[in-house]
Amino acid sequence: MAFWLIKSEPSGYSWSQMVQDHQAPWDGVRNYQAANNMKAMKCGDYACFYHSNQGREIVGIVIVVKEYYPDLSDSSGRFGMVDVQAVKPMGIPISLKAIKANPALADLPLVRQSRLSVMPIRAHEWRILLQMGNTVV
DNA sequence: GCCAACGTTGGC
DNA sequence: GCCAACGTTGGC
Repeated sequence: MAFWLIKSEPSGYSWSQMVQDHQAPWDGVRNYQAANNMKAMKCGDYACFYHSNQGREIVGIVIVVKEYYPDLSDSSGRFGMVDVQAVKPMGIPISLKAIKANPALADLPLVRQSRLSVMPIRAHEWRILLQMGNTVV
């Protein structure tokens, strides 16, 4: 099982919308590195749902329920997407500030490569994040 | 609102 | 194939 973090601007697609939809295609990614990360996702993998720009915090957990398939909204045909399902909100949202303040999380692409919108998280980092978020999955 | 980082496009 | 110009993302 692998762990991931996916970003969304709440003004575009928020966690509350994710909860309301329960399941949603993660479409609109137009970056090869992010797309390659989605290609590596397997059903049953967990991901943090992060609010970029406004909020700047991890607000919930989702699970991958459909593996990489073509994103029909991409007219070039180059990019795909996965489907994710809402699992639960974080007990305590984890702010970017708190993540940056934790030396154990300094290698997260969220910190190192702020523009990447889909990124892997290592198992030990995942454990730390869930602990910080007072969340059990 | 600004700007750093970085990806993409297109001329050569 | 290089690189300048430009666009986008996202933190601050």
